[in-house]
Amino acid sequence: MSVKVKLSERPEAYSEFVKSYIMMSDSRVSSVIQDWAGSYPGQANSLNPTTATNQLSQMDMMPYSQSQGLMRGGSDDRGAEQMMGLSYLPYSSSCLSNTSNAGNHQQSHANTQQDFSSFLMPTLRAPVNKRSISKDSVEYRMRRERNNVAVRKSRDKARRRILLTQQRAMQLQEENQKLQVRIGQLTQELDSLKHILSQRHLQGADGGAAGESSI
Amino acid sequence: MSVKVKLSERPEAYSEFVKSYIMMSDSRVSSVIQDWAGSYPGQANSLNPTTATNQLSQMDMMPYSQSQGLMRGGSDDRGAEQMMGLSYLPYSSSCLSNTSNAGNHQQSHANTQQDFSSFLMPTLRAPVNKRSISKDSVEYRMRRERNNVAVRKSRDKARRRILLTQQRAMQLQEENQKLQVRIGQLTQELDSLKHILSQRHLQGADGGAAGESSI
DNA sequence: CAGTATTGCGCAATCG
DNA sequence: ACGATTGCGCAATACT
Repeated sequence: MSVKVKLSERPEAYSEFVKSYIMMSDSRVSSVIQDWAGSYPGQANSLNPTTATNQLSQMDMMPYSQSQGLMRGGSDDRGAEQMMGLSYLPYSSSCLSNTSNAGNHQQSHANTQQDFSSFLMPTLRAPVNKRSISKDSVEYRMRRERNNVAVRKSRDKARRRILLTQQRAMQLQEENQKLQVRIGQLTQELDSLKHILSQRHLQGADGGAAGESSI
Repeated sequence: MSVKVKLSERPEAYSEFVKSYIMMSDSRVSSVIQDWAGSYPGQANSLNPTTATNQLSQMDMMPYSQSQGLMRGGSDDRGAEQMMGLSYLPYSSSCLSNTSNAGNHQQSHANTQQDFSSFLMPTLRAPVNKRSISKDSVEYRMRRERNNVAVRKSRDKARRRILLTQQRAMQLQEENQKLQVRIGQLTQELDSLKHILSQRHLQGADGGAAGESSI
């Protein structure tokens, strides 16, 4: 469960900003309707407690997806745009956004950036106490490595999940066809019997009805 | 369908090699199944030596390095491992892998790298004609930007695809239940008719009575 | 507050 | 050469 929703207004835009010092006023507000099972409104969606729908929720699927749905300029808009042919304009190109640690020793940039952010968003959190988030610090590398591991794990999980969903879909489709066939057989058989009965009726009695109900 | 399989033996290892001047003999052949019909072959990946060694060499060495990809089993292995509780060991931690352009201007490295590769792998392709893959070159930035756009587009597409699959699965499951119900009804109806018919038979055969059993 | 899990993003290697 | 994919690490953020 746990409908994840990013509350921040512009998720990555922030970092981009800090990095490039460029403020792009993209008011892209995406809305991914991946919800299928309902609406993942703000967040505390207590509505349809999935109970009814959980027949499927079982799988796993949902926890993911939607999260981003909020206003992440990302996917949706672009999706729509693509549909229309516009799509995927470079974000703001220009600067490199990775911030990453190319070599290892160019904290100059990193620090600058750091300072900048601290200057820009003091309210959100005091980046100060974060003693030198300097790259190359052991602490930093530790965290990064742990996160990398987590990321790989998470992605692997996601891949498996997707795979399972696909397999399930195929399986269901297969089963579906079988059921359809079965229904065809039953219907045919039923028609035969009805026909026979009606014959008997005509022969034996006269106004008998093979009465049955449903469908 | 289309099980995508990377043919090259050492996907990123190559670049790694060139960058770090370290030859690691991982004969790993990654393969990614991109669609539900796929299977993760996993494959011959060498043991996991080196791990301990270069694990730390990372920090200080040259900017570009990274050699994480070493014995990275691949999704599968990790999956299995996770199942068993091992899972997701840091690749080899080692150096930062991004190689990315942290700042913007470090062609020195890039060039070195370039020369080296040209020296090492002349057979594969003459990296020569690739006039200075220098970062910050307009050409480079152009390509990067185009790729970034392509990546976003591709990922968006993937997201939608996944979403559709999920929806389809749910839809199928729903339909499935309906079909099951229908089959139940038909079966029941059929049984009734059969029963009635059998009665008629008996009646018609021995004693001919009009009576019939309800339903 | 710390640690893990997710997710968007850009990079680089490949694929087609 | 060019777009499409995919694994990977980074950073922001969600969740515990």
